[in-house]
Amino acid sequence: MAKITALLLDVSYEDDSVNSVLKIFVKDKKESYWVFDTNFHPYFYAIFYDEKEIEKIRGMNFGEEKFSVLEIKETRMVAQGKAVHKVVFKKVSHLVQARKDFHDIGIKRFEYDVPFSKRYLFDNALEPGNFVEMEIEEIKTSKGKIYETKKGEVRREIKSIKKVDGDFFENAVVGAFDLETWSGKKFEVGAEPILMASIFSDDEQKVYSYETKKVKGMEMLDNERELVDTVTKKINEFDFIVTYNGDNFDFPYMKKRADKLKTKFLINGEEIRVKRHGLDNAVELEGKQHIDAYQIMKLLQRTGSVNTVKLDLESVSEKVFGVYKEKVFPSEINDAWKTGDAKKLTRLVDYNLKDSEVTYKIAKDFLPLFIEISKLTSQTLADTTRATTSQMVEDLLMKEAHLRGVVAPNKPHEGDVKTRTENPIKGAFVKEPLAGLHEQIAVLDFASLYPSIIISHNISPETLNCAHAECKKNVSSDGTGFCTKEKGLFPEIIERMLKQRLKLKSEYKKKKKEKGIDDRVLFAKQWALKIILNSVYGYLGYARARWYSRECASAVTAWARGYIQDTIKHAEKEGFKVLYGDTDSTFLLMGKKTKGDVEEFTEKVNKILPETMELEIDGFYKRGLFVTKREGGAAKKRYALIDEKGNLKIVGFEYVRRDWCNAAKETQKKVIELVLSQGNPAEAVKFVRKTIEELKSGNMPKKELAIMTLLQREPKDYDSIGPHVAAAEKAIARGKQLGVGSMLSFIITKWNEKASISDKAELEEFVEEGNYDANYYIENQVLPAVIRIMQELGYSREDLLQGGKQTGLSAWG
DNA sequence: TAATTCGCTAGACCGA
DNA sequence: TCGGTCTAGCGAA
Repeated sequence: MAKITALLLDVSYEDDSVNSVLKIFVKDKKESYWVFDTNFHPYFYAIFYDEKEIEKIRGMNFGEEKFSVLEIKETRMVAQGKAVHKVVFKKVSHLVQARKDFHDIGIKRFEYDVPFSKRYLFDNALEPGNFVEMEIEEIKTSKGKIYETKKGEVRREIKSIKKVDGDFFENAVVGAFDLETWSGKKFEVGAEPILMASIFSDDEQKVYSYETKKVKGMEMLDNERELVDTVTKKINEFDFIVTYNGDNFDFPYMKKRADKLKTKFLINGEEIRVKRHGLDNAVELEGKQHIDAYQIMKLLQRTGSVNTVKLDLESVSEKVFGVYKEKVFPSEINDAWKTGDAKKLTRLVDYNLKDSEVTYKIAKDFLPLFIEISKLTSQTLADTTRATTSQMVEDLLMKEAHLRGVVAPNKPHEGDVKTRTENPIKGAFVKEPLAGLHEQIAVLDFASLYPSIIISHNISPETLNCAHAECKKNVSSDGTGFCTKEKGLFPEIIERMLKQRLKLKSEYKKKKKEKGIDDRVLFAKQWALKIILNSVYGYLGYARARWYSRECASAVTAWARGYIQDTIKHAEKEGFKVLYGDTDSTFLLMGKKTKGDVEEFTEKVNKILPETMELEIDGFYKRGLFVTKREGGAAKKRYALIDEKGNLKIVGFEYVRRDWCNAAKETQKKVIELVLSQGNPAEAVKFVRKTIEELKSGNMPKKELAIMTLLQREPKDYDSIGPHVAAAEKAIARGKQLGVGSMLSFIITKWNEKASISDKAELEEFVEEGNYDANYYIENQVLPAVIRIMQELGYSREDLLQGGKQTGLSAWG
């Protein structure tokens, strides 16, 4: 028996003639390999009526195979307050059949839909991305033995396994690849040849092509088939194969081309596995981790960690790494390769390599984050990088619940999902601001408001409405009580995570300050916690969640509304005027008060607050601007602030929205800047006039006029045909391929004065420079973006259109 | 196979 | 033709 410590990379199972056998993929200092655990079997939990019923089930035969359960065992686990039995099967397929039959008989089942491999990770609290320590026995298999390996004669079997901490990247090879293909009239995966391919790792950066001119940086191969074979060979050297949209493009493309060219695209000797993953695909590989950096970017976009209009590699390179990257369009790719023009080809080679490089960089930069999430949730890196935030929270809860002997609630039926969705939970409180220009503003906010409320009030589905008399004081304003005697699952997990995050954050800061070390792993650890902590409240109110709890989610927001409103009242009592507040923030007008007064006030509030809750000072601002809505009243969720150093913070305004053109956004920013930093509205008017003149002249470049909108559904599914839908329809009629998820960039052209805006909308790529409706851009873009700001300063629409301030018209201003 | 609610604005749509 | 209502999108927290 050998003791082995190795990096845990993947989990799967295979069926032999008798059993589903679990296997894990690990990498040690020398090699990577599968290890089998023959002692672990698929199971679910069930509540039986009595011993007789158990006996009956033991004697039953299920399905066409007439199989019986492997065993039924008592457990320490509890579901809905009742003890459950573990019903164990030999094969996953047996479990799948039996769970239906149990339902038909009327036996309550739990965790019957947890995949076998996930089950293994939860039960053993293993952490992919971390290490495992195993006792291994090498079993020589021979014909006739029940467990037979596929290829070798020796199989490593696990006798014991546990998680141990280790340093991840030490021995894993990460490499990216990227393809450039010929563009035909219509796009279809694998229909046209691959023209060029690049690979990028620490050790090797290469670009391959064939049948064109050889230029610098390119390795010339004989034909496409050799290119496919070469790329296949190269990527087989990596442990982590990184792509950008390889789930839907590069991998399926390689496979199709390999088939066509009568060669093989095999990873570790096996075909790639394309799995359905929601609306798109996920590509799994044998004994390799496929990291699709595009999925990583999508997730970062969803969690608000990055914010780019498009998620192509050019935008990512610029926004995330601050490096400009040139785009080479499909038609240019065709042209460069076909003509063999050295200059064009060199540009293409560079582009192809940069694609791989940026892809590789995304993986290198963000893998530490996903490794930490993998550890927290006990999921493989491949799954984590493709997970939604609700899945992460649920995986974490299932893992933690199992450790505590708690069985997870079942997923809701569609009917319940519908009811839940139709009854939304009352959310946050937003105070109507005071419109106008304000001086000396202090912004306060609660640190991790929702998580801290969950902890402070012990909000959890199991602590709901207990019978204790002494818990009666812990009742939310919407009438739900929570036990104060026994800590709930949610508060316990969240408190541990919150404390851990604070610790990591201060460790990270200390290391940076004292040693000048930017410890990315420490940073990733706290970041992973932040992402999950921020998602817990949303999960409680998410209709498909196992632990959905209307009462809990509703209590969280009820308390939150209470805390923010109390803070506002308290501030007013202390002599502050409260300018604005949203969910967890309070804007104070300092008037004659000092920063010290604000600090004192904050401390006072913190003394009253529960221990885990904290009101913090976000910052002090020299000036701030709030505007009046079109229909009257001050607008919430839109404001601009400037601090002592002159840093501008623009929130909610058109400037931060992608569905407004640049000309309008930049004009608005300039106006805000002039008003806030220089107090110079006259100069702002001049600037607006200048923009209007440029628009009138017809010389405004079209990139300043493009409006970005996401096509959220198929064009035929819209009830109301807005400009972006109209533009999309026209483009589709011209042969452009667009669909759900396409980012549209359109322009309102000059065409016919009477035509509707939609009639005049065209995708940017089909519009000539200078073809734009100046009147639309003045009246519907630039003016609306600046008018409400200027109105707060006493300027009218006419002042902006005619220049300067019209005397007499608003002499009161 | 999808974290939540609150809020603003534009432009189409529709009936008087 | 007008004005109210509805659809749609995106951002704040």
